[in-house]
Amino acid sequence: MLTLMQLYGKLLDSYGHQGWWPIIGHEGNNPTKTGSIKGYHPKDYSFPRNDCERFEICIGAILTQNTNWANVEKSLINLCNKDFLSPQKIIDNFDKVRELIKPSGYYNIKAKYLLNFSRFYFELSKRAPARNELLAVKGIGRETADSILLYAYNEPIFVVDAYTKRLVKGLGLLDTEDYETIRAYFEANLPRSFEIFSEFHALIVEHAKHYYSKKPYRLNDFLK
DNA sequence: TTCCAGGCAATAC
DNA sequence: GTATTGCATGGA
Repeated sequence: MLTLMQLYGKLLDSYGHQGWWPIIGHEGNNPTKTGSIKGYHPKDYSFPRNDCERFEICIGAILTQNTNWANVEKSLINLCNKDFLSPQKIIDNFDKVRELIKPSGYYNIKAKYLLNFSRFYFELSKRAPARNELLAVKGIGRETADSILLYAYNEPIFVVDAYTKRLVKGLGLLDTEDYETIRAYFEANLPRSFEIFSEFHALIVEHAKHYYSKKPYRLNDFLK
């Protein structure tokens, strides 16, 4: 039976370091990414480097809900060009923000989500949020909360997404779709390391884009 | 043209 | 707790 560390090693050998979470404006370069997608920073775990980047990660985590990252990037660039990547600017310019985030879809509800989160973030005043505090914000569900804790605050929380659920089922690791059960499984069987958790989740997404996207899913027994 | 994308909340049972 | 539905743009 494959251990999770062995699975992690195989994914890392196959796809290399992913450099998540992408930061727009950062001149990153990842050979596994193509086109206009930028902002990845392989082997550099020093992010976020400031409060602006931390907030950008949080906003991106909300905008990418059920949405391709290339579309999210367009919205983030729109916001960045207007210097709107701060909680105060989003609070003060709701209608403009709503227009600027159209490329990433669901723009009416996501604009409200960004407003809700911005108010919450402003009230935090630099303090790190607790998981249950994040979950109390309308628009922040479990995956978004955990993405924020992991990538914006470097806390060792394992992020579970739709791809992770397909992978654990496909490899026969677990027979459940339950978010907390899957998260507990990864967290209990891996070193409690922010670097490993962030890299592992990114690798699962990269792998699943190749094998667990369009049905029927492709065989990936080389991981077993 | 159809399908898919790094979910979430509301609702119904 | 599980199942269903609306939310929307843009690329393959």
